[in-house]
Amino acid sequence: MDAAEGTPPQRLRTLPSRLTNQAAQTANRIVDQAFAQAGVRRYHYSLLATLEEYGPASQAALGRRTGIDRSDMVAIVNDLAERRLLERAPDLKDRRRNVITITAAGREQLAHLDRLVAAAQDEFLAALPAADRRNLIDLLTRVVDHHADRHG
Amino acid sequence: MDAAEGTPPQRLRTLPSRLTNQAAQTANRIVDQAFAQAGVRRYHYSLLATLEEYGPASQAALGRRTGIDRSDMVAIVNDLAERRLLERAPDLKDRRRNVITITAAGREQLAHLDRLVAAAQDEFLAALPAADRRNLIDLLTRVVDHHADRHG
DNA sequence: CAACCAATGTTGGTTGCACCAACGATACAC
DNA sequence: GTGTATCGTTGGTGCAACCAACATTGGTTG
Repeated sequence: MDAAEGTPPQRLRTLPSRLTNQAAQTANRIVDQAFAQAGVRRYHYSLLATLEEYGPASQAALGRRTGIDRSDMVAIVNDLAERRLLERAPDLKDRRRNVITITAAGREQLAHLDRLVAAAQDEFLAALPAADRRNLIDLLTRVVDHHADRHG
Repeated sequence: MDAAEGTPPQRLRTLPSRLTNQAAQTANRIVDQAFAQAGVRRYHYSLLATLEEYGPASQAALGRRTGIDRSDMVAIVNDLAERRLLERAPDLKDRRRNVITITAAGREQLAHLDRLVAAAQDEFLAALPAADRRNLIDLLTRVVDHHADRHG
């Protein structure tokens, strides 16, 4: 079995969109596996982190910050509410909304997930020394920010 | 409507795995849209490119080069065979296999797709000057290569 | 040569993510 | 007050990635 039998064509090997994709797949596999230990998914972490940094908010507002669709948010909030990591309460000022608030247990879980995430990033970027990692983050940030309007 | 209402939390904003993911989503949206003009998908391009660069091969071998699963390869080859962009013939030397060969029309289509892909990359990386693009490609290549064994 | 193991093409799934449409309820602007 | 917009919610869609199983064929080894 030729070891080079799996080499992709030149066209694909240096194609930025494909490289980004491959890297993302690897990253997701690593991060998902780390989170699986704690029985959570990526969006759980995103939601808890947003709640902790910005305080209580409506589901729609949380969706805007995390990039999670309103309709998907429902199930995620259900999920974390069942585990008592956050609380869902009707907003008395605006009865269309729910106010979502992180609990103490939620903060503890978040701290735990922070450690898992950090380890996962380290595994993901193991090939790069610190300076290159910062460089990569900078480049990706510029690319992402440039396409900031969600559906452009 | 606060313009900063969509700002993700700090934890997520610089998280390499998430940045990579966001960039990949953007790239995919742009590339998919470009390919849609030609009525093809990403894997069609991958397959045609592999065939052109490495010559005829079995479906399984093509799967190893492109990263496409054997089972998914079947439908893709069906698709491109119907459009006469490639030909599927039984391998007389090994009757388990099919030999897949790109046609002249396939090469023409590939050349067209090459142009679409190039334009899509340019749009994807519009925020970066050429030197930074090379830098990004280099960094991503190192990350991807480091995790080269598919399911590590 | 017989028995076993590996590879191939194929069918038929599953899962997760991103996304969209529609609806009733509520708030707001004119 | 009438229209417009937002919110939570339900119920979808499409796509990519992946897995299991099976019949056929090839290769290896006793």
